[in-house]
Amino acid sequence: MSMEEQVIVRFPPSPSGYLHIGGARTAIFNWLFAQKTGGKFILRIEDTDADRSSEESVAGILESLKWLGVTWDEGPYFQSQFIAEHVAAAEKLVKSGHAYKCYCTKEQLDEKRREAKQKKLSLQYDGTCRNLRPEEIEKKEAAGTPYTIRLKVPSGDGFVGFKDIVYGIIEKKFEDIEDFVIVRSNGKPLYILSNVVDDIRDGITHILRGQDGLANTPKQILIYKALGTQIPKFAHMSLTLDTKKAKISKRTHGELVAVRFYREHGFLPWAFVNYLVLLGWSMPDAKEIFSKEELIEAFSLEGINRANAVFDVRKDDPKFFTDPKAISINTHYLRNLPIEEIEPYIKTELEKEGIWDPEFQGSKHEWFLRTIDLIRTRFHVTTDFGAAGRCYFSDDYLIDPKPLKKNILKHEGLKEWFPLLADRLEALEAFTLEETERAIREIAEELKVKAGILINGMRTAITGQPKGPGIFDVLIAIGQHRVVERLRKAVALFE
RNA sequence: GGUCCCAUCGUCUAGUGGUCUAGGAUAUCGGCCUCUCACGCCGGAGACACGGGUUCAAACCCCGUUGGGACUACCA
Repeated sequence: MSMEEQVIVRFPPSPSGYLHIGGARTAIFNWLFAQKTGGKFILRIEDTDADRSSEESVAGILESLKWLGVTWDEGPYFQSQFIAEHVAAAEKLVKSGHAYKCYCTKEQLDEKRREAKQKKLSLQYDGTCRNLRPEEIEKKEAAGTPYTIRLKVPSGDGFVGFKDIVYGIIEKKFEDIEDFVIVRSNGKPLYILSNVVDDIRDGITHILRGQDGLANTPKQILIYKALGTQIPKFAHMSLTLDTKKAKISKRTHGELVAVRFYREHGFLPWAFVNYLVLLGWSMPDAKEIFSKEELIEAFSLEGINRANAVFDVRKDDPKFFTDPKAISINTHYLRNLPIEEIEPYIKTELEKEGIWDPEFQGSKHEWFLRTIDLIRTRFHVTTDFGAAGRCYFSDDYLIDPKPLKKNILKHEGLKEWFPLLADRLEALEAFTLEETERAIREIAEELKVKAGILINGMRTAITGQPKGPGIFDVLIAIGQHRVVERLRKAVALFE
């Protein structure tokens, strides 16, 4: 592959907050495309809006990208360092006659727009300064009148057109595009210009971005043409909407759409990437779970859907804290990945809970892995290991009041039976699945109670939970000594 | 207001004129399993927005309507 043919893509977030799922999705698609084609992925921070940009935000975005496993080959570059270049490009356009200075003030423009709106006329700039006579310009210049720079959109019946890889042929008539501002009266360039100039400098070959950029593309193409440079290929992707069909945004959705929210709530990074990729992209064969290698292999721009996708997060849903499909994919990975791969995430979780024991990776390592394997089949997120799974890793666990009432307090007899169970289990020489089961069923028969009563009572006492793995597995996992201890302590629950 | 984009089960989607009484995933409901809860297995319900064309034949092509979205700033 020659240099000219190498794919170069970029992800240009503006650092005005955390990375949200829409941005993450765009980054992932760009990254995948670069991986797939052996191309280059550039990260560029568009920080020219100083008021809204912050270093914390940059750090947060990088952190989220790293967590997702989205790696970049170049950058991060900072747009603010190239402002002079952007302005120079605009000046070049003025010299070449592709742009002109506009001396209209903001107030004048607002007034014109207001009137036009009232008369239901076009809100476009009327081109006053485009048609200024040389002597008028001289006068304004001599007076030092502040000016903006506007691109001179070709006049006439023509149109700008391009073939979007996802949306197909898009055409826009010149008359529908106004002479838009590319440099402010304070000398600062506008995004639409900076973005193009940066893309030219970075040699971007494919612009893969959200569909919200679609309507601005004809304007940008006009800039490329005026600058006389090659026009990159465009591929716009569908947007991510909320359940009310509105574009998701930090403002209205807050933490719920932040990548870090999913990190904090126990998502495995790759599971989250896998879910995000499925929002607006698919394979004809309906495959949905992909390893990283498989996804890179399978990915193609042709699989991108044109219709917007809804991120099905149901706020206040007691059962799902986010899109059920996202959870189900995470669950899938949590249950099926080799334990060693999820081990680090569980360690992090237990450390967060303050119940990490270094021996889990030392003398208790075997046990640790086995226990994870035992309990993970009914967990959905890694935080479950520190919550419902807490009783396996720490003796300091809570007894859920509901099962306490239903499985323990309701059966007065357990007050006597717990110590008995403790004694008999303590006496077992082989604390195995078979032996514990035999012992417990024996006691049930002696006592003439249903084994289920004993079992559920024990489960609640030993794990604090109303549910969990088979009780005998639980006993083995927690261990003879701790089981006996917990059963004896359970008598106090009746007080 | 103007310009543009979009439209298949609740949600994510397959589908590019006949093989669609529309497939998968997830969610949901029922059953089996069972010490609980999951898993697993089996089964159920659930969609082509509407109206016109074109065609022997339309979810697929065209037009319109409706609905949704984006863009439209001296924000990025």
